Amino acid sequence: MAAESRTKPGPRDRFRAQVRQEVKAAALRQLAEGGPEALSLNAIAKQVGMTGPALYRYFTNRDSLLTELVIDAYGDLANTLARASDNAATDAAVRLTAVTQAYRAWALAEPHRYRLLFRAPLSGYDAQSTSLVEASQPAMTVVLDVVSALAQGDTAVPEGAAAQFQEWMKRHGIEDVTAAIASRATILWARFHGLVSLEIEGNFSSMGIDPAPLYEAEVQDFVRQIP
Amino acid sequence: MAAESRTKPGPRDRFRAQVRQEVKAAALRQLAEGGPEALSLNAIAKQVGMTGPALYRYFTNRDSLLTELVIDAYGDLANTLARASDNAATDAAVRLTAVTQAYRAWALAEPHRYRLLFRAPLSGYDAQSTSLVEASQPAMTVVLDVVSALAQGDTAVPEGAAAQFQEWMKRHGIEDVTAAIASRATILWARFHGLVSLEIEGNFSSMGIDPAPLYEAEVQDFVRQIP
DNA sequence: TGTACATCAGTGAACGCGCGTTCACTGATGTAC
DNA sequence: TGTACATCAGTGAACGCGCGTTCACTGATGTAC
Repeated sequence: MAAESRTKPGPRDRFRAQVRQEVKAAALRQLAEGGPEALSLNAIAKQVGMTGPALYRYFTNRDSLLTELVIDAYGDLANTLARASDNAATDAAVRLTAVTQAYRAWALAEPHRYRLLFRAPLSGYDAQSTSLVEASQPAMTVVLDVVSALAQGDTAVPEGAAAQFQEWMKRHGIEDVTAAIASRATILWARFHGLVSLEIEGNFSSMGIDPAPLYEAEVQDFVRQIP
Repeated sequence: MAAESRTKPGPRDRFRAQVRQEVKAAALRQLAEGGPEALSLNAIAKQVGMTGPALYRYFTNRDSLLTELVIDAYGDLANTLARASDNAATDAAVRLTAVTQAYRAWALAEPHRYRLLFRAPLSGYDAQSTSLVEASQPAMTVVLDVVSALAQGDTAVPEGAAAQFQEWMKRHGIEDVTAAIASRATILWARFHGLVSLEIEGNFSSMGIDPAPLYEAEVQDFVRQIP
């Protein structure tokens, strides 16, 4: 319980960091095959070659491990989206397409992590704690940017929403974006979240339908709406 | 293990049916405060005033109780949507608004049941079994009908999707609806599912945003798209 | 209307299991002189 | 370069808990004659 560790990282710290990574990797592997309720400390420990109690050297408890996984996932998603945006041509519509495709691809590749982000995962787990809301910010920023680049004129903001979006942006230090854009971006996000979550839960495959064309149609539809 | 019960229902059957209802009600109450992983047979039994093993007189096991809850929820949702549609004025746009509002209201009133429908709830639980897919049909039919009433001309179907929707409709004996309409209805569904699931997981409230105007905007947007 | 019998709801004990977490301890590792 | 000491990773046993499910049994309820 040292107050802080202001000394430079020694070999022991490096080791710690590495084991922490391994534990998290094992946890993700476990999440991948069985919901978040299947995340068992004892099972994780076994996978890493330790006994259960040893994990408490690395994480204060189960919840904090989970929280860290969530934060990592947000970061990973944000990076993926940012990279997709950067690699795309400068044309705003192309960029938007790239970002939405990256979003879907990320979710399909790691549905368990996607669920971790957009579900209140366990009873008693506070998915809306401040640190988690903060962690979700970067990903949202990428979406805001790309929608912002797309918009030339200003669309109408749904009545009553403008002030709230303004407030929200101020609270997160987001400038150079209008409420109209924030609102559009949110709708975009909701639309893709809808498609993605139906897809990863198997609703489309149980209908025998490949949702890819629907994603495409939604992007085009969205672009067409922006003046 | 009698092969069937072709005798008319006696007083005992009535009693059975009633207890089954009580058990399910208790199960729902429990679901409402803690995810599906919190659904404990022993706890349910206690709430109904019995001991755990007694439940096996009424349900073959935990999974079958859960399945029944899912099927009930699909039925309830379908009824709610149908009633909303019937009670609305004949104008197609008004009807659509009524149905989408009913959809949202149902989900907000009983988020635990909504989750039951649109999540693969537990590891090892087959959410896409045939009986469940069948149970989801009536609700989808209401949406198809209202979208169908809205459409005068035919919109373009996303490439590649037409044949699959056709197939899907044939398999479920849905006629008098074009692939274009099925596709539009599916997109509508996905959009509202996106908004609803973000809302019930608290994502909007953590942003400090009332999503009601977004729902409205989405309905109007959708109506505007249909020729 | 009364008796004999079959049905079946519900109990309590038990099974085997896994969970998160604590605690006292061992033994290896890095650090300071 | 060598020794003494502090740090800390990891173990194994234990705690208390709850889970779904089975089993043999009791006692009440409905049914048939």
